[in-house]
Amino acid sequence: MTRNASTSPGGANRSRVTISDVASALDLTKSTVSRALNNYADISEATRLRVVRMAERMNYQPLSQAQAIKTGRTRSLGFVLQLGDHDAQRPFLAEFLAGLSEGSTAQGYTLTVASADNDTHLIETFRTLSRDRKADGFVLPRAMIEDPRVKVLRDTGVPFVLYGRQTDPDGCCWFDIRGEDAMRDAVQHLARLGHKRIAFINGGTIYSYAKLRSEGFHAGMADANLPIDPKLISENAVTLENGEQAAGALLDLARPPTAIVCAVDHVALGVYRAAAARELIIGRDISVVGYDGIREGAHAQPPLTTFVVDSRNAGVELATLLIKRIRGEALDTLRKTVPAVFVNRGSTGACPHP
Amino acid sequence: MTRNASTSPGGANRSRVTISDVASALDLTKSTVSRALNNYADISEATRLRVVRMAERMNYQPLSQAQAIKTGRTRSLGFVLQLGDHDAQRPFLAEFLAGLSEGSTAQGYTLTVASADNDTHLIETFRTLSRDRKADGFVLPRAMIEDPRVKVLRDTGVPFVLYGRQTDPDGCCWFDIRGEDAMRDAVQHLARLGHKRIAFINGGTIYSYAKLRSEGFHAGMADANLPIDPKLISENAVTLENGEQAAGALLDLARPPTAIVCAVDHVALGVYRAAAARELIIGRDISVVGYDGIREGAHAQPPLTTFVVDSRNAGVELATLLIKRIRGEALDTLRKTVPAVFVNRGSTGACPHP
DNA sequence: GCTATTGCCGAAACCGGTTTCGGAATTCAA
DNA sequence: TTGAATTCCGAAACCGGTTTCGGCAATAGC
Repeated sequence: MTRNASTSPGGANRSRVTISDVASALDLTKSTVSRALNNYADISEATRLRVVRMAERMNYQPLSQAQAIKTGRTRSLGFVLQLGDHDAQRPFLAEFLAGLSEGSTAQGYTLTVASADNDTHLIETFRTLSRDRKADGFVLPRAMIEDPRVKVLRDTGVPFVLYGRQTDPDGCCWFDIRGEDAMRDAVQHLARLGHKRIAFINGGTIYSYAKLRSEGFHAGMADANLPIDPKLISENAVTLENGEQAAGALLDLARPPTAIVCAVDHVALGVYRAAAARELIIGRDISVVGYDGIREGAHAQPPLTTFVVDSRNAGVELATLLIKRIRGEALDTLRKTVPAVFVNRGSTGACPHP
Repeated sequence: MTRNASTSPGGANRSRVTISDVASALDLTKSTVSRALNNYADISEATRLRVVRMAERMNYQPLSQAQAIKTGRTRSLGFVLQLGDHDAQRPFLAEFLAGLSEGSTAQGYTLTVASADNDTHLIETFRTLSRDRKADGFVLPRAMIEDPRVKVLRDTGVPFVLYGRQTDPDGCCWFDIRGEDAMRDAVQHLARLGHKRIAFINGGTIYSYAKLRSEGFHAGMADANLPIDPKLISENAVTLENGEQAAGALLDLARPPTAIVCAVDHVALGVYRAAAARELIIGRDISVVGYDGIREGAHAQPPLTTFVVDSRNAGVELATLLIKRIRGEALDTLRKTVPAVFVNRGSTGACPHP
């Protein structure tokens, strides 16, 4: 109850050069130095340069906490882990976080990570984090078609960027990988190999990527002049088990597909299982193509033909976009998509029934 | 060049209740409120309670940045991703981070994640992060036998906790899972099944866990009165490929082992590969036990007998310890180890040559 | 009953920045 | 040459806290 102040001087006044140090070194006041460093118009170019040079020379870094209490911004990006999420995405997460922090630090920002176990807690976390100025903005992984996070943040005016796209672009900016193009290319690849009965196992229906990939699959089928058999369309599969089950159903049809396009690699690996159980050889009896580029795919037998996405890079891009957004750049310049890269390995082959 | 101040009022004065609000609501000065909330001795118990209650009622939260500029502490824990690390640990990382942020937020702390691509950059990151008060302390994953991070942080007096142990406990506190006990138990388990020629494939030699697990293996062999055959000891294997190679060498010996203890699950899966290549059935011709509890192990054929570690919980524990450490609790009360839990699945069986 | 403590709180300085305001020096217009 | 408009910087207030210092009232000591 009598635990007074700090027990140790611990790291407090460890020789930070302050704005006053810079000011007195130049025989100016700290207000002038501050304005010079923040590009105020009422500072002459000459002294602005003097100040900037001296700050550089003295290795002066403004203490972001001190700035924050006046400006409200603390140069940090927020990311909230959603604990309830299925673990299938966990491997990406590490890469993704690495990219985020890399992109942040590159611009002098820091990354604040919090966690929430459900949706209401999630929204609450956004609120407290920005109220307490622990984050100037947020990056939201896995855009959903109806995204509650977007609603809240858009209304409160807190900057955010999406990994994934949004139908209503109002207030949104994003980075995304064009999964729809990948799905279309997958169909094209299979059609060239002579496949006609091509099945599609889509991912989680609540996510916007699923909608896009479905569109891509349909576009590819249309391009190849192939009819869509509704029996060959499955959805909402994200795990290996989901994939095994969906593929089992497909393979047990009276007229089974000769190729299966999966929106998610883990699902493709489930197809491997279902095929093995039916003594079908992947790449000969049945062709499979995935999407994501997980490591296990490369090590599977045969190695999985897929589209690899660079999660690390996505993190870097999103951090960069968010910082621009926080600095007030125009929204419509802050939307970017890139293609996934096709990796043709061993899980596809010529159609067995030409 | 004329980019003045903030483009938007964005989130600055969004209705925060300040210490002055609380003070005037009670007709006190903010200095009194501050001291009351920080348990200063010169505040009467009566007013202390009044203040605490009112603060509670008004939902007052001190702005950590404002506190930081005076106290030097900002209620945030630091974690630095080491990018160069082999990816084998990536799956844990996500769980681990989830635990860290969970443990942090539970105590009103926040988690700051940065990244570094090499050792010098890593040390530099520690420095800037604590200099700029982005972190009050650090959690260091994967303790090494000679750990440069420990050296630096110990010398500079920055609080830190280790995931893993240290021979020289000076200035260190940690949380760890007793891998040595697991290795000993693994040997015991195999010995009971009649195995005598038991091999050991250890993990990365620079890490302290490897030393401990080796000791545990030796202890187990001693307990079972089994001799150590140096030919059956392999080390520095962390990936599936490492494991495949090491196991291949073991299995090709004139007198191969009948069981293999692996310090790391990925390596155990490599043993599966090597066994399959030699048409040996896991659990019958050769027994394998792993350590870590990775998901792939549960799905392997046969499911891998292993010791599962709860990375999430480790994160929670470490965050808790670090916060205590920052608050100045005695070091020797801040060291904790727990056992891994044995999961007996299908990869071990009776010795084929009794 | 008077002084010396002690308990308790207010006043004010401070932390490291930002921002408003005002005024001196210079330039411009007449 | 003078008045007005600019240019540029210092002074001071402020942000939301913490901490030092000093003083008043109540208690204790004699």
